[in-house]
Amino acid sequence: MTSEPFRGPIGALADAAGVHVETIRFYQRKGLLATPVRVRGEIRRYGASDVARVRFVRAAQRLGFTLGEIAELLTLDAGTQCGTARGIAEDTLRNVRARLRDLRRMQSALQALVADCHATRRTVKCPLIASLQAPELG
Amino acid sequence: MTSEPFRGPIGALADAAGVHVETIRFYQRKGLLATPVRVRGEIRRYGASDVARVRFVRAAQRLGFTLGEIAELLTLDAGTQCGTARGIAEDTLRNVRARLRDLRRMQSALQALVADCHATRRTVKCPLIASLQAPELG
DNA sequence: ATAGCCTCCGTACGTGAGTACGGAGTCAAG
DNA sequence: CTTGACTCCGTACTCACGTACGGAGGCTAT
Repeated sequence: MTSEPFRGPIGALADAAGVHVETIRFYQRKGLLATPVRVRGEIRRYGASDVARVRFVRAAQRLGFTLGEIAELLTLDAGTQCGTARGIAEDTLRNVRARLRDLRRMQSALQALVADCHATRRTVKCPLIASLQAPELG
Repeated sequence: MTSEPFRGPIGALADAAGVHVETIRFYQRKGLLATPVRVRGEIRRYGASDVARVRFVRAAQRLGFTLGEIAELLTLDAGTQCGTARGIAEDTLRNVRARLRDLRRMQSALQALVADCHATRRTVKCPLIASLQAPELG
């Protein structure tokens, strides 16, 4: 049922996370992912948490976060002093809410466009630009 | 009340849209923004719709769209044949919905973290990574 | 024990999205 | 009618995020 927890070398990690080996190494250089120690000169082995971490990085990138911001978010997951954590979390929350608002507006505009298209089947025009111009709500 | 509709040269446009002059030119090269004609060798003038367009580009970028994707979205706003428009709109809608789902999950996780912080005021740990690992809902 | 694939590590190259620079032209104020 | 700020246009540079390459070493199936 549940796939047995992952364990393997870098190539297998890359496959499991859906990225290239070079990307894993790049994330390691950037401090987004730990580089496991080599036991007696053997090849490094990775675990399920590494897969989750890489997947998280990709998902967060899709949401418009930079690798720098993602590094910060990862410290929240790892556990941090409340003071620091709250600051980061509250900033990010504001950020996330603003994006949610804009995405919802875009969703409405696109839905309207598709509906229109079903109705007229000629040339349609979509007030997409306008959808993101609404004033800040204070 | 309503600020009179914008009209001015590139520098004023840049200020109004909150970007640098070079960025305006860059968008023009990429076809995201029209370059107004020069009347009798005079300086080019821009209007309110240019401001809206540039603002839209910035907002869409924050949502994780690339300039290429944004160029496509701009054709929807300009008006396109239904066939093409529906295709783009439906793809983008799927995309937008996936982002909304992930952003909502992230929002919950961050809210929980902040609440936790108020409660304990020590070291907190936030299941942020886990929040984006939930399986696709089919 | 060797062929074939993998890891390791470093450096170099590529793409997207701007930024900076510099000489020539434009324009409004003094 | 000159000075200073701004526009125009082209080229070059920068930064983030990877991708590609290449030699040396590790692992394993035949």
